[in-house]
Amino acid sequence: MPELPEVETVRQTLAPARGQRVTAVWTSGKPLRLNQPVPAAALADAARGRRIEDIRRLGKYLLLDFAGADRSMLVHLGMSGRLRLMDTATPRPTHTHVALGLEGGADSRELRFSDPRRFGVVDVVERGREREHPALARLGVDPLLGEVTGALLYNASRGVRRNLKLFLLDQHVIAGVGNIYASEALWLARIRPTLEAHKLSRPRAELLAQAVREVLEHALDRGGTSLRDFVNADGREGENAPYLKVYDRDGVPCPRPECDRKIRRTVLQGRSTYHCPGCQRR
DNA sequence: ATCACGACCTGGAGGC
DNA sequence: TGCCTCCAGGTCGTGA
Repeated sequence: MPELPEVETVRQTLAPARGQRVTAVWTSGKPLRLNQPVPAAALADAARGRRIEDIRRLGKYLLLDFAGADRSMLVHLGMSGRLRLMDTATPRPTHTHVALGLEGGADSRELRFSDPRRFGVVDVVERGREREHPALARLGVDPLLGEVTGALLYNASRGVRRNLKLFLLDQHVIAGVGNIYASEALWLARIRPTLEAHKLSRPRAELLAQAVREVLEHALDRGGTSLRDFVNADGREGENAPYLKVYDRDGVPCPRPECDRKIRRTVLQGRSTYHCPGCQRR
């Protein structure tokens, strides 16, 4: 469900938790992605009694630092994961797997991680050595930090025979692009999703880099895209869905006024892909 | 090394 | 009502 703009939106809306002391750590005991159990003891060790000092993001991963702790909490939302700040009195959502009780007097709150499909990850990493964690070791560049450039895309795609859609989804190249924004960026750059990556010209690499940054920045400005599940830490949906140009728009006329074709849904590597056969011919 | 594929899970939507 | 199929913002292990 969440791609970079959604994860960053969650990070930003978690800001009120900063400075709050963790009073309790609860876990469901259910395993998450790859059947990995949440390391309950290590997490409690790192968090309990300490203030949340910072909430950081690396690609689609979030890191919670605790003041004075040498280990941080690592969270990936997978497809259906949510991180929410909720009143303790509100019943926990079904499929809640982690809850951090936060100090707060009468109106105490919990930071809750729920994930029906359990494709998410909750782990503990050594602070300052996050990049040694296998999930983070090979993450690529961050589009929201301006690190996605034409030169980078051009160089990274040399010798790559996969198509561009799959190339954009490779977290080892760009960390954060997912299935929605890959289609959106290719439409904006007028490039066919099936173009083999190594055939991307230098000028078109520049166009694509701009498109990736623009699509993600705009989505972030609108608090992310909510198609069915996504909500931020306050439980609010993102407002970007109406601005999507092609994703989930099979059969709808291409938004370019000069184009008279309809958006098409195809399946690439088992995943829905949307493009305009008119303006994305090359 | 690179790549395609299936697997991991639950739940919602739509067809009959 | 139910039962079936398909679909979903992601990633990883396998084997060619």
